[in-house]
Amino acid sequence: MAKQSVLTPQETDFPRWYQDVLAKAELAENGPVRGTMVIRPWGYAIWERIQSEIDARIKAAGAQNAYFPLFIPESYLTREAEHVEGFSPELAVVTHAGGEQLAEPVVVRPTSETVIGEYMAKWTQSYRDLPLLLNQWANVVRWELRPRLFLRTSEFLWQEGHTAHIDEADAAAYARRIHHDVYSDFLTNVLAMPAHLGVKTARERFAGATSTMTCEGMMGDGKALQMATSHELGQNFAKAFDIKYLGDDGVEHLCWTTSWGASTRLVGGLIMGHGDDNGLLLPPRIAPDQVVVLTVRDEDLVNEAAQSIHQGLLAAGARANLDRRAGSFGRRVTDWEIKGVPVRIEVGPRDLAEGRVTLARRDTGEKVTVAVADAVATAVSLLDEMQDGLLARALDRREAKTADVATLDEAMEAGATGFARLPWSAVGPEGEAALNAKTLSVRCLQRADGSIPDSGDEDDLVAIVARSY
RNA sequence: CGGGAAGUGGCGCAGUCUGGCAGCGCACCGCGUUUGGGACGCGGGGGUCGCGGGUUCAAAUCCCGCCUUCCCGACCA
Repeated sequence: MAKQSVLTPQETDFPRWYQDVLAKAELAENGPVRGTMVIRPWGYAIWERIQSEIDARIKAAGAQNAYFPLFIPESYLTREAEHVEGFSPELAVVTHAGGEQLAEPVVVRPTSETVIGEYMAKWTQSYRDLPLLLNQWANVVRWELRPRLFLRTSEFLWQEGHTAHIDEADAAAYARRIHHDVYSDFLTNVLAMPAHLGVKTARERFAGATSTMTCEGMMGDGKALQMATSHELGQNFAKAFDIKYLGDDGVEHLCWTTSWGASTRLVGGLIMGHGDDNGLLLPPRIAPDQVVVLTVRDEDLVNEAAQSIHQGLLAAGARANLDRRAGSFGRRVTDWEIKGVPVRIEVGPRDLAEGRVTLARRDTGEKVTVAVADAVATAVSLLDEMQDGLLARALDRREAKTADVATLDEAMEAGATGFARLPWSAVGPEGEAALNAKTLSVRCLQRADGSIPDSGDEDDLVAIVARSY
């Protein structure tokens, strides 16, 4: 039986490939209401891994988790609108409840700056209460016009961090800390998706932010995906919600706030960042199952060996799964390949007669045959190797598909298939509008060495230009 | 919200032009043979043909309206 492909090849139709992977890897499907998403167990397991990795980093950065309500009084958003320009939310509004029309409509949160701001105002009385570092894991709703599973759904899951600080410098420093120590570190060391870091242009900035930092990931088709953002909000929200404190000078001051978030969109980014024609490809550190042990035949010796290897993997701290399902071997192999499990151990009577088993890695497809006694150690070392290899591969591809150019015209050409990097001075706000007209955008501004500038006003910045999701 | 395509068992599709018994492949269930890269045989179950009107003896098929999905845009607190 020959190996056969079960997905639309990426080259043929990338969006179709993405849809195929979602379906065949059993990640997610559409909900009954337009734009909503049902996340299936395998997709949710990936999200749970993302959550736990990000959550640990957020806590290490000193923020605490809390939870605020789903419903927000409509008045909060109008109050915000008075202070924040560019306010144009796609809101879901509840006008009836309990069989009656509500006196004041209630908004389903599109993000929680407003409610959290209201409570921050209560909790920050003294400079001793600052900084106030909060995070919540929640769902939010934005009535998007063009939903796509994981990438942009009407309801999505995310974490949103909200902090209040004593001064602008402290707020700026904390937003940067989150951006580097939480998002960039997670993307690089767990997802193996090194992103272009930088600040958004005024045009692309979050409404209400004085500065927005972004992690722009590169997808398999050369388009960009904003994978996480951190905002400095200045005193805009502090003004709207009266977030003040009494300083050691005995005078009342407005706080400086930040917010930062990453969402289930990351799952979409993971799919399109590493996936290939065989399906999803999960870096070992994010894979819900890192190793799957497959029995080739349902025979006692085979089952015993497979079980023992499975136990050995668990004892070694690997996330391992044992697949003893009936059905053809080829079908089961393909299933796990599509789901992206990094390492597969095939336990069959033929190898076993020689005291051996076969290991296959998902990234290169290579197979090695090793002594049964070495199976666990080999698998564990393969996981490390793959994690490093995927990061290196992603970095190579990012650089290969990022073209250094000098002019706007060249950027438009290079941006059609990948990223273009050029002096921001060669673009400017007018150039940016011209790019937008060609379905391209300035994804971020960064320093020549790729680091994040203190602001978009620094001299000698470079612009990363691309198409985006 | 504009432009394009499409909605027919779980999935992919044919049938629609030219109205006349709702079909095919995969998946699913049972039995048997299989199992080292999506196995095979035999026997089964499952569909108000997206929704609502209309025309007709008769509608998946023709007419009107609406909804949804996918792609390309616009939008993207």
